[in-house]
Amino acid sequence: MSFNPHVSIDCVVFGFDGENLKVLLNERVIAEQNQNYNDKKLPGSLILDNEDLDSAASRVLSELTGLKNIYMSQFHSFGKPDRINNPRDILWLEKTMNLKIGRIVTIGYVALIKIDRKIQQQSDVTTAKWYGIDEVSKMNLAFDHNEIIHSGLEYIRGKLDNDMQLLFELLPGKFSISQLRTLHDTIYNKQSDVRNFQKKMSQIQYIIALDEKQQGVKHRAARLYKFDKMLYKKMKN
Amino acid sequence: MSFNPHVSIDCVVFGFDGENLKVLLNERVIAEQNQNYNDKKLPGSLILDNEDLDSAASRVLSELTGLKNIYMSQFHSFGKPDRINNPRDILWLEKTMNLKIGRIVTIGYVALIKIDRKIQQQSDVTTAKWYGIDEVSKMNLAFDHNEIIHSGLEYIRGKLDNDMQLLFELLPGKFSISQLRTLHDTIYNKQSDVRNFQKKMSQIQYIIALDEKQQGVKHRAARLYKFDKMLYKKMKN
DNA sequence: TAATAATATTGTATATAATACATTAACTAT
DNA sequence: ATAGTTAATGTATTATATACAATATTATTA
Repeated sequence: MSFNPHVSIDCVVFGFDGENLKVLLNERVIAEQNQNYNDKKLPGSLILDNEDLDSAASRVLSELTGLKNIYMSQFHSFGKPDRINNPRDILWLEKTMNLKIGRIVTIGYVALIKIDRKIQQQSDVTTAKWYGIDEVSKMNLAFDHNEIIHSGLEYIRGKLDNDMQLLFELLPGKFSISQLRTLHDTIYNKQSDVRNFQKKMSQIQYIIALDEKQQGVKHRAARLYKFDKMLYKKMKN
Repeated sequence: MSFNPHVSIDCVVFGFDGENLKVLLNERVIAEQNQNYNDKKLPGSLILDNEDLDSAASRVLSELTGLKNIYMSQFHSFGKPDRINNPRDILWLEKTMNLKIGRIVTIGYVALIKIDRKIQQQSDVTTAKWYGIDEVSKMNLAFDHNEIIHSGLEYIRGKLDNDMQLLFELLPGKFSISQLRTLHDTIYNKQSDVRNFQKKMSQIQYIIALDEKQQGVKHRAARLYKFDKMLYKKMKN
């Protein structure tokens, strides 16, 4: 099946390393004629002619990062007529897609994943890597990808207000309450009170205390907890 | 400028008549060959080649309903490969657009407006009209427009949680608290306590009591209120 | 003009959730 | 043993949400 050269998908995948929110970017190397660039872009590509948007998003993510079975949400479409006007973007598209490219409307998807998931090298693409969002906001990304990332983050903030579960997608299976708090405060860019946060979390039934502590830290080890997905789902109904 | 035959806009415009939530639909008449249909569709059309998505949404809404300066939000894109497979949809598109149509991805926009706004007859289109959403859910609309309306309503519900202002877009400039409550309960499909609702609303500073009452009702007339948009905006910051 | 019908308006007590605030406990490294 | 580092915890106060029913106002009708 062939590509639909008018519609693409871009995936904004967030992770959390314990300190900072990060986003997955592919490296883009252009070495042609007098052009010689090396910059970054979101994992994204054209949809196929016979492909549903959600399926396209899964496929594209899998092809460019090796990630499979990731829950993604469509959050916004971007279609400025001039969003593809930088010569290096045009050159790169024509080389990569082997197509004369006109206007492309791209559909943004977001995902939140655990940062230790394996990102696989694909045959013909440079591996995707994690970059801190602060760092990224200073880079000059391909196309309108800076704007897309910003918009994706805003979307996630809004989502979290209604759905705590999303936080847990970013944390390891076992986590301490202060990790959870750091993540929460990072995303909302504020500082919550330690005691009140702890209290609130201890009231939530689907956050389960384990009989385990952190290992290898050079101070008092924190208790670990896990998130009970099944219980969470039950309680939402 | 010419149409981009790959991407369209569909507008889901909600109104409230005091009892029911309504949505604007255009009538679609097909009288060709052996085909003879008369059904309904959302106001929607292809984007132009040089046109931003938001601008396209404004233009399309204006062309099909006469409505101008309406605040619209993009809420979701729809792109099932087979979303245009019904023969009458294909026939209608080819007649109307005068183009061979392949796959079209459509971008959904929502708006909330006061139901007494003037809907103008356009030259070559039948006038858009209001239909109750319950009624609409039993109709068989063009394309995937049933799905788009449903999705738009869900979007609005989510939005309202964070942004009360949206309710006021649907109400007349002067309204009673019980109108406001009826609207609220209609959208959320529940029944709030009269006293608690009244109390809550009277604490909100940007809901201003007027020295006016309802006219021409055959029972005790309710006090009227207005929404102070400026104050609301100030308080959000 | 008195009675009726219809909707508007209002308060209090109780439960739940949000906030402000500082000390002690546990473990590691020296 | 001591110093350094982060974890863990409780109480009082305020704000918000909920449950619940009687009276007021106006138009219509008898």
